[in-house]
Amino acid sequence: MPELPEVETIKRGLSKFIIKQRIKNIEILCEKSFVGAPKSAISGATIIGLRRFGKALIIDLDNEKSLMIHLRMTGQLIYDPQDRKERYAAGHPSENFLDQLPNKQTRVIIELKNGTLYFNDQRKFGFIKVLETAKLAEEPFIKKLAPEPWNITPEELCRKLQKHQNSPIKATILDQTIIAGLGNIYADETLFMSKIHPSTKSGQITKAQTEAIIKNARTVMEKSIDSGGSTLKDYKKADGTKGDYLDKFAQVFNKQGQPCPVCKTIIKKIKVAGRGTHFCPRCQKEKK
DNA sequence: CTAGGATCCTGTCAGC
DNA sequence: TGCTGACAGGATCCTA
Repeated sequence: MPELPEVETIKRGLSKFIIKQRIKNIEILCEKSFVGAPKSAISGATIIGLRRFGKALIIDLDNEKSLMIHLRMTGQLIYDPQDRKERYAAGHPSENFLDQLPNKQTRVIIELKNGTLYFNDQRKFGFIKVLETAKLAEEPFIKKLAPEPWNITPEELCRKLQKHQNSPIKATILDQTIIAGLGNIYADETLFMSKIHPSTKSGQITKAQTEAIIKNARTVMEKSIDSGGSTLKDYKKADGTKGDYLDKFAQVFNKQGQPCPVCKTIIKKIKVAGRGTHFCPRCQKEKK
């Protein structure tokens, strides 16, 4: 669920609150949500910085350890300051950003000096992993991670698309070892903007289309980051805006049955690479 | 090596 | 109402 823009939003937002705070205590409510080392490995350490690698968030500590957090489909990070005045919540959008915490989906509670950080995750696919800071680059997910759209060259992407010439383009751009950051929403939005049918074989993608994919992936994600991600951020704002950000932002995602914003043709939903895939049959013609 | 499907887990919704 | 299957903003593992 949370894709690159959401994780970037979390990184920026949380940084303001948790850097320089000491970890007082950790409560693990679900064993599989906290891995890599026992909680004693980070208890007492102080947070010194936050980084992001694709969809993975890194919290660096002052004891040579780092936490790698991957929210996968349904993860959320919610920070409650002690005064409870301004809750900062980001990740998988849901009504329960407003809940009392901890709730049924809370998996890990990290008590800081001036507040509490909750890791919520309905489906338990996400995790917090303790790593040696110096060994981050050896972590398989990070090691294999491709460049993000701002850093990848058309030549590199072209070469990888040819390598996976028989896979649908939607599947290849979702692959984090090919290009990093896109998830199901931004993949659909990127292909719509690029006027490419999601089932097109990657080997059929032209040089110009490859360039369009990179450019549009940047545009669509930058736009989302600028608006704070397709997620709710602030307790007070969340109250009024609920989850309608994605609806306003998306041109095709979850718009099946509605007219295409460009040509008014009805948006279709199909399955590609095992994922729900939304596209305009007229703007994104299938090449035979 | 690539391609595609199953899998991890909880919850919701449509259909009978 | 209760059951069933499909589906879900991700990534890995297994098989062919």
